[in-house]
Amino acid sequence: MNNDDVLDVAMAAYWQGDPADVSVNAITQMAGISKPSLYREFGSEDGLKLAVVDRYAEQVLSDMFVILHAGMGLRETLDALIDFACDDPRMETGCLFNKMRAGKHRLGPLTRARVDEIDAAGQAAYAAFLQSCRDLGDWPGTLPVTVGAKYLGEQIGLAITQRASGEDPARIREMLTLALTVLARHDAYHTAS
Amino acid sequence: MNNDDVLDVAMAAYWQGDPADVSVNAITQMAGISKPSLYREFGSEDGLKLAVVDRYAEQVLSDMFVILHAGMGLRETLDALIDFACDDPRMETGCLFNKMRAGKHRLGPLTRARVDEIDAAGQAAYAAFLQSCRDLGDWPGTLPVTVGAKYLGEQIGLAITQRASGEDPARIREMLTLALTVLARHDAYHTAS
DNA sequence: AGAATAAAATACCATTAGGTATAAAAATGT
DNA sequence: ACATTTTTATACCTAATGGTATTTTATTCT
Repeated sequence: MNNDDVLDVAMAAYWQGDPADVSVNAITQMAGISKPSLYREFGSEDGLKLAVVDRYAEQVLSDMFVILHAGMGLRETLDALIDFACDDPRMETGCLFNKMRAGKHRLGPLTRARVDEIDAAGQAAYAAFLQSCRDLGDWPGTLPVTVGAKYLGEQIGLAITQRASGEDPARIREMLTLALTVLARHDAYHTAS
Repeated sequence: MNNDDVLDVAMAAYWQGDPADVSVNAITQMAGISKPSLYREFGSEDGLKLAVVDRYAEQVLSDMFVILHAGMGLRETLDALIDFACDDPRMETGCLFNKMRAGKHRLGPLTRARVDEIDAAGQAAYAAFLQSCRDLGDWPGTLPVTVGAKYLGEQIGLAITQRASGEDPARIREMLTLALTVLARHDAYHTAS
């Protein structure tokens, strides 16, 4: 049971439930290691969560950055984001990063700072994508890029949160599609089959 | 310090922070009463939270029901809801009901059941409103009423949540207006001044 | 006024949290 | 093979939680 295995166990536990509801005792038990071992490796609960959120960012959130930097057009990119939010099986229990951000006040200082960093990076990635769309004439209108970026991020986060609460996936897709219609008007409203 | 005063103190405390982060000890201290007094009145923490959410529903959520049943047209009603979500000073620290629903797994069985009831009632109110708009020809399109109702509720909840996290109020209004544009297209996009 | 009863406040209980000291075990160097 | 060092596991600590037993205070009835 090496270090990364422990991180995988912790990440899965935090991800499935709520990061604030999983104790270090529970994690040591699930990972089959002793509490002092965990504290020697990660220093504190805060250190463990920091390592977990970093791992999550590089393993999961990176996929979203890939979509945003793939150089696709606005519509294609939005569709890819919709697919990710609505269909990726990893998001069935919600997004760990969103959960952490939603319960930010319960995090230690290290993890909270990192969450803010990642949040800013995500915001910047959305904004850069929209800016490039506008530059290429692919995104008409006068909506400020920063507002569009925030809106996009919030809508995707909302959809993933709804998946975690057991909402009907077809309806989630309808609502997210509807919300993003305002960024790139689709031909017609069509229900997901 | 009578019963309703205690409820007011508890409601304010739960509302300002997070219902899961305020202990009964803290509430007794704030209310200036003894713990046994509180337990004699409300039975348990669950009982207290149940009484609080009931009080919140009748004091605050009722305002939203009033808006929905005022018999205004679609656009006017949406504007009133936007104003409520973005400007009502009581929503500056978020919506207590939304906070409870978001942290439902941390509630006791009584409170959780009531939260579900209120949620269903809200959903029904949104749906009834949209249905009447459609019947009157005020809401064209083929979007199912239930989807529209859910969408409307989620967008308003999202806006209020953002107020609690200190987001720029002008931007929140822009985003909520943008999201609701899809239900009743406004003439043009205009920034809130 | 004095006895009986209702109310309140203090003190307490069991459990769990994050975190650590200490004892046992294993691995390593010679 | 033995001594040393490092790792592991058990046991413990302090603080805080929801909830309650007990004692003290206030009130009411006669």
